[in-house]
Amino acid sequence: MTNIKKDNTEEKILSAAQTVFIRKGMDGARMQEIADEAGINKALLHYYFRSKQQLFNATFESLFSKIIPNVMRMVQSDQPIEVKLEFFIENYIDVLMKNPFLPTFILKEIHQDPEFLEGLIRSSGLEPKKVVEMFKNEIEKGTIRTMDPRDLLISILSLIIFPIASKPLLSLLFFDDDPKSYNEFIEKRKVTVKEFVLHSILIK
Amino acid sequence: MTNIKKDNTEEKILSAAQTVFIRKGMDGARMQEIADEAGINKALLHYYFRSKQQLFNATFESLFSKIIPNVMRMVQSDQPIEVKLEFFIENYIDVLMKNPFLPTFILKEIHQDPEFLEGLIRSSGLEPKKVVEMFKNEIEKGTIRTMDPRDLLISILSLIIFPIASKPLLSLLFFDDDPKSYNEFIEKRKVTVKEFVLHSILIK
DNA sequence: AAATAGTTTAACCAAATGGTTAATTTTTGT
DNA sequence: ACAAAAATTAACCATTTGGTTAAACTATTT
Repeated sequence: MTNIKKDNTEEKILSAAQTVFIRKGMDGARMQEIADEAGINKALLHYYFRSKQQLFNATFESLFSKIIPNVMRMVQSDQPIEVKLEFFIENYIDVLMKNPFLPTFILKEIHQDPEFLEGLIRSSGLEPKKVVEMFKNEIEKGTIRTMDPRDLLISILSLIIFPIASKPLLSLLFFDDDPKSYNEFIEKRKVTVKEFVLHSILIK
Repeated sequence: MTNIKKDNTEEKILSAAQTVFIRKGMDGARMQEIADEAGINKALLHYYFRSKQQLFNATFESLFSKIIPNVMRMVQSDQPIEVKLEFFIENYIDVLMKNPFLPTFILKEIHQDPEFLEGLIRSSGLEPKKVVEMFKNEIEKGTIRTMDPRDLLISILSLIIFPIASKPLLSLLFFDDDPKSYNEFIEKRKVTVKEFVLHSILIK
């Protein structure tokens, strides 16, 4: 084995960096705090990643890939739209609930540096055009009503992502700041969102 | 007139602080940058607002009140649900499009300090329970199908807010990074979202 | 017009922060 | 076992940053 120690430390750093960057954002995070979180000396951060910016980029890439659920295969299958939709929604809500701070973190940093995105998207295996294409086919088949397929996809993403991204606000406004109550709500949403969308688009 | 100068400077500071805080966030913003933006000496910031934290709080409160559209009167009117919905959606999209960076900014800072929210919400005139109540009434009247009214409200907010909060991402993914194309899309959304929601909830 | 109070500024300061260096320890190849 | 390479650390450093101070300037009061 070439370098068991190296990999280990690098992973520890990345994991610690994720924790701290998500909690504090790029500007709020401190290199010392990341080092403490990883249980190593601060100089090691620079030894492995040169600068804060590069550590952040590596962290961001790793985090970004996390919120891209592995659903492309399903999208391109020949299951009926109801099944695809259910799979997509449940899968995505699960991913986000395991990382509820991710959407806001990513949205924020994206606002600060939009250019950085392009490469990430290309290399992530994310193919929104394929999803749009799928909806277009359904419209042509006549299973769902006529509408801009981009609109439909964006609406579905909105219904999934926003309630999780705004957890602290919603929790306070509608769930008496009770985590259990909020989590139940999101869990139920897997069904609710599916029904909400299907009611809206299916031709009955 | 007691102090024409004082009011003027204070407003200049707050306006500059809004610009910089929205652009950079609490941690990324620099007092010197705010002073420059306002065209004054940095010490004046502390003269008027004591600390960065207090300046931020004042700024945040002012910004938060901006994204609370003035729709409570409409909600409590006896217009049919279609009209209320249309008014709410158009009004809210307009507010957000004038301040597209606000949702993300607020979401981010809220994650960092959820407790700060409670007082703000109370003093803002925002009454989500009243809106929830309205939907409950419609369900009882039988105009819309049975569902958790909180779910419905949160879904509507999602459909309005998320596509604007994630502007850079969507712009890149679906609109070739062309602002005009994206803006047209959002403008059309006023109708799209209304139809999407009505299709989903109305009993036909 | 002189005294007083309020506003604004330039010059400073201490603490924090990202980053570096040189020395030490650990691992690897022979 | 030993030398070379890699990994890790403690001690520093230069810069940045929020915040202060004392002096200057402006408006107000009497």
